[in-house]
Amino acid sequence: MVARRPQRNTRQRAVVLEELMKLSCHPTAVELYEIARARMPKLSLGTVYRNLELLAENGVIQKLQLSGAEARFDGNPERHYHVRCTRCERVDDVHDLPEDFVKGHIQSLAGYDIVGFRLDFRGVCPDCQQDGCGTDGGVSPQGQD
Amino acid sequence: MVARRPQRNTRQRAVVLEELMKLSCHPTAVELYEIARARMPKLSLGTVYRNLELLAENGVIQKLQLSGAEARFDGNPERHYHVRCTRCERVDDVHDLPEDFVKGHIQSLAGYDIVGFRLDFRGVCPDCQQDGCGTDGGVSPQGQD
DNA sequence: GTGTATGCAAAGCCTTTGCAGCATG
DNA sequence: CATGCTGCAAAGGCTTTGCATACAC
Repeated sequence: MVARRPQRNTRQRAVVLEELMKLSCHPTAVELYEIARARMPKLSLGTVYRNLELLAENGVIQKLQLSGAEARFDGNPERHYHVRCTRCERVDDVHDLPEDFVKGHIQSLAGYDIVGFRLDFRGVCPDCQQDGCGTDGGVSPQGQD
Repeated sequence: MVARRPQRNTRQRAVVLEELMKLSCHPTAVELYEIARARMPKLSLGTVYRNLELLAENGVIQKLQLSGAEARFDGNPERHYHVRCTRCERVDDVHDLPEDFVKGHIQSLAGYDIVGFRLDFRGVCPDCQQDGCGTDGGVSPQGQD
């Protein structure tokens, strides 16, 4: 996917991105909408969604689709992992991955009491490799989503 | 989470489970509904959702919330990982995890041309550990979701 | 000035839920 | 024969989209 670039630098897009960057947490679109609206009262939710989608496509931010209802957004486009609290649903970052986590011995991480993890791969299945059709165009090799 | 057990063995629940078990793929609730309806035309979508949820709670099946829109269901409750095709969205299982995948050198897996992976941990955050409130009740230590 | 992005509101999609009747144990 | 489960349909929550207007370039 050759990144579709924002065509114009609108104030809305700037505000959405800036507010996301300020946050260490990973807000949902609606949460970010509420925050950004403090600065720009006429901002509409549709615009927030459109911009978040666009920014994620361009790799400026990450769209996280952790298990659970809605998408969350992460202002840091670098590869890293996430921990989510099973109680309060909050999401934190994990930057250093223990080498031995595969063995399932992880007890704690980033202060969290670890309960489990989820690991999903992404790729092109054998059938689609044969088809050779290029619908994916080339997903980021680092793409987590 | 003390598993809430199905109270009654209804024909609907049996059909939903049986049809899911037959599949090697990981259908959405709606897909499974279509399949099951072939055997039980009056089956309703609401019932499918209710039963899938119930079966997942009991650990009989797995509810997968891979990135993307809807939930998918896996008749195999054992811990394993998943690969999703970036083109056709199909989901396959990964049972053997390469020890060195952390290094990011995985090129292929289960015939897939691997493009990336996603790893999310689950646990109780430091704040919630202090609170000591037991809202999580005890999530499965192996729980992927 | 041209065409993209916005605001607004309606619609879409997946999922959940209320309710009255049915069927399981 | 009590009550959990079902079918049906409506509602809910998050997200997307159509359209006329406003704004970036």
